[in-house]
Formats: sequence, C-alpha cells, structure tokens
Amino acid sequence: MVVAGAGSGKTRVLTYRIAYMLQECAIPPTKILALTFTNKAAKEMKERIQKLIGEGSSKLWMGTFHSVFSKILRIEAKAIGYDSNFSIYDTDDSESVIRSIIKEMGYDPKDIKPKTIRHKISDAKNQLVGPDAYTELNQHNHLDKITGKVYQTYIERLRLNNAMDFDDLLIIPIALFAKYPNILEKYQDRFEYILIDEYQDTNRAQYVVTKQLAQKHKNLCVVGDDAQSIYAFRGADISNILNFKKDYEHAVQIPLEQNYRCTSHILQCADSIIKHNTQQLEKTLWTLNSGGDYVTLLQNNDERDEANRIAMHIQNQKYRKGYKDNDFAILYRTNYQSRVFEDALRRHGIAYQLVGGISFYQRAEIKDVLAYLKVLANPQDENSLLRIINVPARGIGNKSLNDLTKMARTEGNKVWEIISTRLTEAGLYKPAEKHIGEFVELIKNLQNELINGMAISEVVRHLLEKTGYLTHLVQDGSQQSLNKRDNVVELQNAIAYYERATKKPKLANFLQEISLVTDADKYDENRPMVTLMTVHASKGLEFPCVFIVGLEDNLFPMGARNGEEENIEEERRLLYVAITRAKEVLYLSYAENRIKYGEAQACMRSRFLDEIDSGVVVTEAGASIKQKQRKFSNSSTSTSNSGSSDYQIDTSTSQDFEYNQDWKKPLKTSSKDTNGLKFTPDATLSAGAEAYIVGIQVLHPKFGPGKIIQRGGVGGDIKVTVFFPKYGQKKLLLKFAKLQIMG
DNA sequence: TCTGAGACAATTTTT
DNA sequence: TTGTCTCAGA
Repeated sequence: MVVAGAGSGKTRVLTYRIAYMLQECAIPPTKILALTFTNKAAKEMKERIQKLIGEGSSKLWMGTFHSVFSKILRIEAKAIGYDSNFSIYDTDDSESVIRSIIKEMGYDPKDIKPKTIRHKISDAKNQLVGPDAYTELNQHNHLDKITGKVYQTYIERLRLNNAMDFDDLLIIPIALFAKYPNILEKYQDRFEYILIDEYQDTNRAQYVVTKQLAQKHKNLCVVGDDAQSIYAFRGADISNILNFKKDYEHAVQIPLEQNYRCTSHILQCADSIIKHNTQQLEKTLWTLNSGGDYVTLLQNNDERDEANRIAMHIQNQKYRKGYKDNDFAILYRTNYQSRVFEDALRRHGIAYQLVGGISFYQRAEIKDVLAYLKVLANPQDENSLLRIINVPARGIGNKSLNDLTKMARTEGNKVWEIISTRLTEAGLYKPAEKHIGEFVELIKNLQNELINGMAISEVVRHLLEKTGYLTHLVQDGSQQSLNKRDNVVELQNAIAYYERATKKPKLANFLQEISLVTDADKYDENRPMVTLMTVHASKGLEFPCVFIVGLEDNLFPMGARNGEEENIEEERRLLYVAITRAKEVLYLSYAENRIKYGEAQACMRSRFLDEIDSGVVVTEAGASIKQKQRKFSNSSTSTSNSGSSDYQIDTSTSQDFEYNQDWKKPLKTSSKDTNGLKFTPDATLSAGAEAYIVGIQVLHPKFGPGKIIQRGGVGGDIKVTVFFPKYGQKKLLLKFAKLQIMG
C-alpha cells in the first residue's frame, strides 16, 4: 500500500511499477489488471505507460472497476442467467423502473419518492445487503419496509429486462465468483498482479471483489490517500484504506510525503484545514518549493460580483505572470454555480471549457435514440421499449401500454414477447394494435439489418429516417430543438468514430462504452481555455492558478446545518483536494449573498475559512487576515511577497495595488451589470462620486484615514468598502459616509 | 392523442 | 428561476 499525499506522484508510482513489471520482470501484460475510478485516470495511465514502453502495453487490462467487470460479465453472462447483450441502466433508468414499481404497488410517487428509494437500494447493494437481509434489518420504519419490497421487485424486474444497474456491475461478479470457484480461479490466474488507484474511494463491493481476485496470488498493490476520500456519499468506505494492513497482514506500507506540486503556502493552507479532521492516517506532507504567493481571500457581494471579480483577476494574472487561459481553473461545489461564471467569462472575452453538468448522454433526445438502440440489442429491455414505443407519437396510448404491461406481469412474461409473437391475444383497441404491429415490424427489420452485418451507423440512419425522429424533433423550429438535432448528429458521429476505432464493432459493446463515460472525460488540458468544473471532477488534475469559489456555509461545506461531523469531515477533505490542485496561485472566494431557488439569500462565510492558518492568507487588499485589526501601513509599495516565508507581511503589497489599478479602467461589461465596477455618475451625490475609486486614500470623520478597496452599487446606493488601519474593513454608503479624498 | 396551464420540486458530489 | 410532471379539455 502506497499512502501518497496530494501531489506526491501517485499515478507515476503506478505507471512506473507497471512498466517495471513488464520490462524488467518480463511479466506478460495479460497477467496484469489495473483498476481506476474514472475513465480519465485510466486513459492517462494508459498513455503514460505507452510512452514508457511503447505498444507492448496494449494487452493490459486497464480501466475503471465498472468497465472491467462489465466486460467480464459479458463473457460470463450465461452462467448467471443473463444474455451477453444485457443493457446497462444509469441512475435515470433505475429511477424510472423504481417509479413504475411504486405505482404498481399502489403508492403515489409523490409520497414514496423514487429518488429516495433508489438511493436506499443503491446503498444497500453497495453494502452487499440483499432484499431479504434489508427487510430483516429494517422492520420498524414504514418507508424502509416499502423499500424492501420495491428492492425485491426491482431486482426481479432488471433480471427480466436483461439489464444491470451500475451497482450490479460490481456485485454480480461477487456472486458469480462465489458461486463458481472455477470461474473465479480462471480470473485469479489471469490477473496475477492487481493494481488499484485511489484505493480510498473503494466501497464495500469493490473491496470484496478485489479480495476475491487477489486471494490466490496475493500480489496486490494499492495507492491512495485517505485525506482525499471524497466519495463516501456513494458508499466509499474509508476504512478500506485505514484497515488495509489488518486485511493483508504481510502488506508493506510505503508513505510518499513529498509534494512536488504546490508552493509551501498552498500546502500549508491545505494542511491547516485537513488537520481538523480526526479520522486520518498520520502523515506530514512537505515540499521543497518555496513560499510563493500568499493565498488570496476574496469577499464578494453576491455571486455575480464573485464571477466578475474572478474574471478580472484572471486577466490580471495573465498580464502579470504570463499565464495562459488553460493555466486557470475555477472549482465549485455544485454544477449550478457554473452559470454565472460562464456569463462573466463570456463578457470578459475569456475562453472557457465547462466540464460536467448535464452529461451529453443524459439528454432526452440522446436517451431516446439510445433507447431505440438498446431495444435493438436487447428487446427484453422493457424500460427502453416503453420509453420509445410511442416516440415520435404513433398512436399507441397509455391505455394500451398499461394493458400490455399488466398482461406481461400476470404472466411473468415480457412485453416484447407478447407484442412480437401474439399481439392479438392482448385484445387491444384495434388502431393501437395496428400501430404496435408496425412498430414491431420496424424493430425486427432493423435487427435483421444488424444481423446481416450492416454497419451500426447505417442502421441508425435508417432508424432515424423510418421513425421520422429528426423531423419530430425540429417540428417547432425553436433554437432548442435545433440544438437537439445537432446533439443527435453528434451521437451519429460518435457511433461512426467507434466503428472506425474498433476492430469488431458490436452494438452492445458500444452501448456499454458510452453508458460508462461521463463528460468529465472530455476535459482537455491542452485547449487554451479556462476550466470550469466541480471539485469532485478536479481530482487528479493540477493547475498553476486555481479559484475555489462559493466558500459559504451550506454550500461548501454543504449540509452544514445538520452539523454531522462525518459529513463535515468529507467536505473538509473535498476542500483539501481542491486546494491541492493549485501549483502556484490560489484564491478562495465567497459571496455574502447568493441567489438560490431564484431568491437572494444572505450567506455566512464557510467555517473552513476560519480554520486556515491565517499566516498564509491575505485579503484582496493585501491584508493578512490575522492582522485585520493591526495597524495599517501603506508605506511599503514596492516588494512583492513572492518567495517570502515570513508570516508577518506588509498589508499593502504591490500585488494588491496592481489589481486595483486595473479596476480603474472602465469595463466592457453589459449595462445589466450592477456590481458597481462601472462608474455611474449620480446627480443626488455631491460632485465627484466617480472620484471615489478603488485604491484611493480617503478620510472618514470617525474612522480616520483609510483606503477604498472595493466599490459597488449604483446611483444613490454606491457602497464602498474602506480599509481603516485602526478599525479594519468597513462597508459604507457613499452618500452618508462623508468621505474626503486625501491628497 | 395532443396541448397548455398550473403545480411543484430542485441544487450535492459520479461510475 | 428553471425544468418537469400532471391534469383537464379539445
């Protein structure tokens, strides 16, 4: 077990170990299995190994847990009563199956929320708790009792549909291996050497399946960092890494504690936060990198202010340090925060790439086409069948479909079996029956084309033509519908690409591949663009300059109000991950107001900010947060604090003044912009309101001399934030404050 | 079967 | 504020 701190070269350890095994130990590549959590990580590792040893690496089994085990499951499908064409259901698919089960059981999905039930079932699966055990364990709670029943039916239904959900891809192999020792042994011998990346993120199921495979040859190498465990919400069990030495008594533990990535200030900032966690392996990260810039804390009025200010800091850093756009990342806790940043960056003319959010493959139009394809590959897939049987509308209504599913349920049969072999027995409304007949014909024809070896892309073209799906999409002529059409074309491109890149293209394999990718895999570090992504998506990446935004209680940490310490610890690790993405420059930012659910809400700054070693953080005005009350000295204007490891810093640094100079320039922002960085002459004020600009020295009747460090609001509501050496930072309304300009 | 109006969540994080 | 779902009426 390699316990590798952030930035200590974790991936490098794995890749070099594999290269060493292949080249120095002459271990055949087919004997090695390397497991990661994301496709991104797998891809990166593959590329790195290829660089080290060339083509010999192509026979390695390397991929995510989910993709590797779904490959095994396709090979061994027969043994567990599945067809090798099984469908993979994503969370939406699972939820819709669960919804229909809830309805069938006579409950209202408004009371019994499919989402909640899905969560509970998924948790249970990841803990390897089956429906019987679940029911036994949860006798008392009404909702849990229902969950137990739904759980049972859900499993049966998926099996009937010849489908697996994400969790099944991990737990069905466990059952398979337990039931068939010969199959287990085959894979134990095949994968004599197992390596696992990000071991701290394994859940119970992954832990067990690893143990099964490693049991015989006992050659297992895991790499992880307990401080970076951020997937507990998905069942990741941090004790897997904490207890590794107990589980594998001969294991050697190797700590990697030197960080090669971050400056010491950034590392110190990260360390001062993670220190507050109680559950962790003892280790101290250190670095030879010198102090570097101080971490800057940005305080903002609201989220628009935050976005604008960060856009300006990006431009400023580009100017000062010669950074390029792809040297920056803006990291946030939730995807919905991306929107304001997109707006701001666009207005400032900064190119950006958005990673994550609603995945391409989750869009309704894509899921429709994919549902058609799933039905072609696996007509038993009832969820997909019902999704598209009347899309575009072809005169098959709910009544007919309800009758059909009811009939299928009572017979324990499949809808497809009924409509494809003995449709008339259902006794449906005649026009509907006719339309269903035509639909079955359509599907069968397309299936035949596939069987006869027609290219998938060609079949898809026929499918779209014959169903008229594209014309149906663009019917209303709106921009949205045109986008949708483009998305479908994009999907066709993806299929064509798959066909070109694969020796023996197979529809089921294509479907598997895409159901296990996410948009996060699309991130390209070489595109000259600022990166916008969630903190989760940023794991494993690094950027010279990082902005961590929305550091407010109830946002980051999220769920702070419950005060559940365990959750808070995970949030803290999450922030730790975010901070350690930064190589040279780090900004932490929060807003005092934020629009949530379309309503402005006052926010408290994140409790984590108070945990940071105040010696490494400065406010935007350049003041150490430790010395807010300290005497404000504006005499020093020359030195930069780069390279200094001294905590006692000048309160007015060149860093700060340069920003402010920048702000004096009028901005090319839209008139909707109310953050006040644009100067509006105002009649109700004494002449010269526009003279009160950021960076200027002023005199207040009570607080004495100070410096304007921020300006906001318009018209009669112009507010300025002034830093007074004796009283600290004050927010003042310009029209009341009686500020005199000094000098 | 289709449409539009109104109701009503939703914002964690991902394979 | 946004998107999704449901229901009534055409």
